[in-house]
Amino acid sequence: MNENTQNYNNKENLLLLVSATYDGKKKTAILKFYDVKIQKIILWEDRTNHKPYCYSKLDLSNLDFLKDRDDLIKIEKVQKTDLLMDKKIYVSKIIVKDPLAIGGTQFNKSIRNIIKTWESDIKYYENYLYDNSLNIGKFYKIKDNTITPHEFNESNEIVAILKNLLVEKHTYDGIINNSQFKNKILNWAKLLDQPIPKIKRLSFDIEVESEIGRIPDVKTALKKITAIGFFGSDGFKQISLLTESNKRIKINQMPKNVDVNYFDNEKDLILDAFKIIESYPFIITFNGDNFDVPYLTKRAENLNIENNRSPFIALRDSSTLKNGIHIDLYRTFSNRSYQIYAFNNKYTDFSLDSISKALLNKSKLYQNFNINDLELSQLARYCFNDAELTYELTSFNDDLLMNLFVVIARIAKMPIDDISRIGVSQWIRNILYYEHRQINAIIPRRDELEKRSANVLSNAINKDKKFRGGLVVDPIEGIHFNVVVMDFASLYPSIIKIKNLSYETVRCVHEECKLNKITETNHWACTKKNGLTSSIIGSLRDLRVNYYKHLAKVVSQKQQLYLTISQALKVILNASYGVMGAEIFPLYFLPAAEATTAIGRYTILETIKKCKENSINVLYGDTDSLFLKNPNNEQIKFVIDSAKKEHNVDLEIDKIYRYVALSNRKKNYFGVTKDGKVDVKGLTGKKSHTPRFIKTLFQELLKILSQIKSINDFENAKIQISSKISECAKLVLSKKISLNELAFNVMISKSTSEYVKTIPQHIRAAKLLETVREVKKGDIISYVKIISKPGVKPVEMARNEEIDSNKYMEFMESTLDQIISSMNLDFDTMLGKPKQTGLDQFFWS
DNA sequence: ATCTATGGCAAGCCGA
DNA sequence: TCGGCTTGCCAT
Repeated sequence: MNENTQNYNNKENLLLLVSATYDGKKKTAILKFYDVKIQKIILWEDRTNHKPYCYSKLDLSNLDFLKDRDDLIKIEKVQKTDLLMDKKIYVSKIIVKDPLAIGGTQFNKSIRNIIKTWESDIKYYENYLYDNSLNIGKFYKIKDNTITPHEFNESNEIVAILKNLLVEKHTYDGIINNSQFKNKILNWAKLLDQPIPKIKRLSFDIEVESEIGRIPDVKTALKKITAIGFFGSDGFKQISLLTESNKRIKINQMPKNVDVNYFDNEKDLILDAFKIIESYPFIITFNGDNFDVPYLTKRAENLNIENNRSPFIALRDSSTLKNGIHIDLYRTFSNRSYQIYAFNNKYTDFSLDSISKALLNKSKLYQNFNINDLELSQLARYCFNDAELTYELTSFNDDLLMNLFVVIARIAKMPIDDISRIGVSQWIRNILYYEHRQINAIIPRRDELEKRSANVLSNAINKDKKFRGGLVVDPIEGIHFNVVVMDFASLYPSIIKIKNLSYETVRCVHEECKLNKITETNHWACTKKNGLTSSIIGSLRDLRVNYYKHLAKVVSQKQQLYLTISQALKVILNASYGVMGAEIFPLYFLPAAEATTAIGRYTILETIKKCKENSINVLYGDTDSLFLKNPNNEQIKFVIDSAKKEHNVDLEIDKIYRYVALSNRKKNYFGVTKDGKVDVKGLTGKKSHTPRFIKTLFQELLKILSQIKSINDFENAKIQISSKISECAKLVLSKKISLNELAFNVMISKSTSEYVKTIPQHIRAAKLLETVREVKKGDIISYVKIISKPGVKPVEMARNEEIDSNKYMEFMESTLDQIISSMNLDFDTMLGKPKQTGLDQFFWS
C-alpha cells in the first residue's frame, strides 16, 4: 500500500482513469480507477466491450482523503506503455470498493449521478434493445443482467473487397508495421458494415400562452401550456389542446389522421404527454434542452405533479430521459460539423423555419403573428406543424440524420445523445482515447506535449495565426474552356498516414529518427513505430477513399448505408488535422499540424512542377486542387501516376468545366460543368449577407451564363445580361424594391456592447433594434442602407423613402462586376452612360 | 453555452 | 484622404 501510495503521489508517472461497471443484481456500482492524471480524473466506462458509456470530470483534490482508506479502495500496480518516451512504465490502478460509502463530497455527488445514468441506460437497453420491431439490437446482448457485445457478422462482400484492397502493396508505403495497420482497417470495416437500425422515435412541441413580445420564462413557468403536438415514426399523430368544454369546436383542415385531444385542465394534458413520451425510446425536439423540456418540467412542478411521473431528467446543460434518449435538433443543427459537411451549408441560421425551408422545402405556418391571436384551429395546426417539421428533419432523405448519428456513434464510440450535441473535436478525442486504452497506453498530459513543442515552430504567414497553412496558386485571369479540376483525395489525412504523423512520432525520442526530416520544418518523424493518430486517421482514410466512396456511387441495397458512412468519415477526416492545431484539443500538438501543411504545400508544388515539365497549363490551385487547362488523357494519366509514384497520394479528377471564369482574385471564380451546372465560389453574389434582390439577379445572370457553349455565345449572353441589369437598376432607382429584398443580413457574433474597436454597420442597426426587442449573439441582423445618419436602419424600422439608392447601385456594381469583368463588360456602358456621370444622370432623370 | 485549422476577399471604421 | 485594422463570410 505504501509503495503504491507513493506512486500515486508521483506526478511524473501517475495517470488515473476511472471506469464504472454496473452490477445489475445487487444494484451497486463498481468503479475502477486507472491512469491517475494530476488535477483531473475522467470518469469513463470502457467501450472495449461496447457497453453503454458515461463519463464526467472530477477534481482529484477531493480524493486525497481516500489515500489511507483501504476499506474503501484497493490499489494495484499496472504496467502501461508511455508512447512519448517509447517505454513501459508502472502506474497505479485504484479500485473503489464501495463508492456509495464515501460521503459528503463533490466526488460522491458525481458518482451518484453516474450510477443514476447507468440505471437508466440499463433500463433503456432492457426495454428496447431486443424489441424485434425496432431492430436496434445489434450492439449489445443482455442476459442475467449483464451486457455483452454482439458478435459482428463478417459480411462476405466486405471481406472479399478488403482482401483485394489489402494486397495493394503501394498503399502501405511508408507504414512501418503493416499487419497492425491492416487489422485496424478490418476492424473498422466490420464495425461500420453492421446494418443501421430504424429508430423508433417521437417528436413533440409545446405552445405556451404568452405576453406580447415576451418569451415565456422557463424558470418560473407562470403561463399555461395550451397545446402540445406529437409526431411519431410509427404513424402516431396527436395534437393536445387545453380549452374549456364550451369552446370546443370541430377542428378541420388538420392533416390526415391527426388525433385532436381536448383537455379541461392542464394537469391532465401534461400527464397524458408524459405517458406518450415515456413510450418511445427516442424523443426529438427543436430547442427542447432550453425550452420545451424544462418548461414542461417546471410547469408540472407548479401543478403539483409528482416528480417521479416525469419522464425527464435535467442535466447541467441539457435534458435527457429516464428511459430513453432525447435529441435536441437545435443543438445538432447549430453544430458546424453537421451544418457544413452533412448538409453542405444549405442553411445559414438555426431557426426551425429556415432549416426546414432549406432541407425540407417546408416552412412554419403563420409568420409574424402573436400566438394569443391565433384561433384554436390555427393554434392546433401551427403546433402540430412544428412537431411534424421537427420529426421530418430526422426522417428526410431516408432517415439520413438518424443514420448519421448511428454511424458517428459507432466510430466515435459515444452515445447518440452526446453525438447529437457535442462537436467533432470531442468525437476525435474520444476515438483517440479509446485507442490508447486498447493498446494499454497512457494518455499524455498537456504539459508533456507542450514541453515537446516549445520553441520549435517555423513562422506563420499571418501574424495572428500559429503556423503556415495551405498553398493557394495565383489564378490566371480570363475565361478558359475545357478545364479539368483535379484534387488529392483527403490530402491531409493521406499525409498523416504516409509520413507517420502523430503527437508521439513527430519529434520522437529516437536519435536515429532525426535524419527523417520533414520538409520546410525543423521536425522529423519516427521510423520505428506506427504513430497512433497516424494509423487511426490513415485507416479511416483508406476505408473512405478506397472503399466507401466508390461503393456509395454504385446502386445497391446498401447504397444509402455506404453514402452515410462515407459522409460521416468525411466529417471526421476533415477535422482530424485541424484538431492537432487547436488549443482546446487535449492532444494539441502544433509540430504535427505544421508538418501536415508543410508536406501538403510541398506535394502540390512538386505536382505543379511536374505539370509544367509536361507542358500542362496549371490555371489555378488551392491547397489540394489543381485546375488544368485542356489536358489530354495521357497528360492526366501522367500527373496521376507521378503523384502516386513520388508522393503516394491519390490524385483524382474532381470535375470538368465546360468553361471557367477566373478573376485575378484567389478563391473567387465560377465555372460551368458539362451538364450546364454552374459552380460559384466565393463571389459576393452568393454570400449570405448580400441583399436578396442582388442574389436573385445574380442567379438569373448565372442561368444565362450556363447556356454558353462556346466563345461565340458570349455576345448574345452579354446582350441578355445587359438588359437584366439595367432593368434591375431602374427598379432600384425608382425605389420600387421592397425593404426585405434590399436588406443586408449579417450575423452578430457577440453582444453589441462587446464591439469596442470598431462599430460595423450591422451593429449600428442592432443597437437601434435593441430599443424595440431583444438582440442575442448569433442572431442575423437585417438592415438597409439609408440616406441619413448613421447610414443604416433595421428593416422593420425603415421606410422606403429613406433608402440610399446610390449606395445600392454601388454595391450592385461591385457584386456583378465579379462575373462581368472577366467577360470584359462594363457596368456603366451597360447602362448606356458615360462612366463618371452615368449613375447621377440616371438618378435624376 | 460552445469552440478543427489557415488563406483570402470585400466592406467599412477610424486615427494619422 | 490614406492605410491599417476589424469584421464577417467563404474556400479548402
